[in-house]
Amino acid sequence: MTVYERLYSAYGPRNWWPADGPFEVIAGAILTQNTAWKNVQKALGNMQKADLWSFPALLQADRGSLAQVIRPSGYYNTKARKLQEFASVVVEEYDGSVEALLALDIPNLRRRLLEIWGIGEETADDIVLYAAGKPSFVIDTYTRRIVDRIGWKSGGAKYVDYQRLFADLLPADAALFNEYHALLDAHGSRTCKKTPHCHGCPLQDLCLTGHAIRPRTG
DNA sequence: TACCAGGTGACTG
DNA sequence: CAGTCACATGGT
Repeated sequence: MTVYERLYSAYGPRNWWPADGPFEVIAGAILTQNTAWKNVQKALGNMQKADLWSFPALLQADRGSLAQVIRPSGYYNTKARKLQEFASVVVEEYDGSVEALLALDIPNLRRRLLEIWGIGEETADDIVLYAAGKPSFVIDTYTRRIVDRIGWKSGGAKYVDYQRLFADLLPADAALFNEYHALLDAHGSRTCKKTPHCHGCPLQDLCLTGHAIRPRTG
């Protein structure tokens, strides 16, 4: 919570993932995989214009046409398949009601999402948190980098190892998880970049990176 | 001109 | 299980 408060003072509130309902959150979560959000916005805009703005519409669309529509988001052939794989679960298994899918409890929802081709751990947690509004902490590249530089992690380096750090220490509150992830993203993209900009960093005294205060000289 | 961006699945030893 | 690679556009 100390880190959260520091980041909140520096960057918050973030108003993260403004999207008009579950469909847009889910489509955005798939399209943003390893891709700048700006490119995703173009692709989402194209989908709306092309009337590909529902799960049934995605499922019925020609895959090649869908790929061209989402071209600005990159990996467009792969992502066209991912969108259609997701759509087929919603339409065929949940009778077109994504709300029915999102109504599952967190463990079951996460498990079901991970069974869908193209949905990995981060995208699953994006959907649980930002589409379903349920507290599952999202771990992305920025979060890993910040955690590594602060020197928090003691165990392995797998997704669950990072996620546990937050899940074990924070109350399971969706609004908190939402804002915290958004703040980590702001910090990772603006300050704690691959090459860090440590001047004015709100976490400098907690950081093990050589750019800040070295914890020990060895 | 390289490098990077809100990852995932397939394949290898 | 850990490492490596393909997937691709747009911005700096």
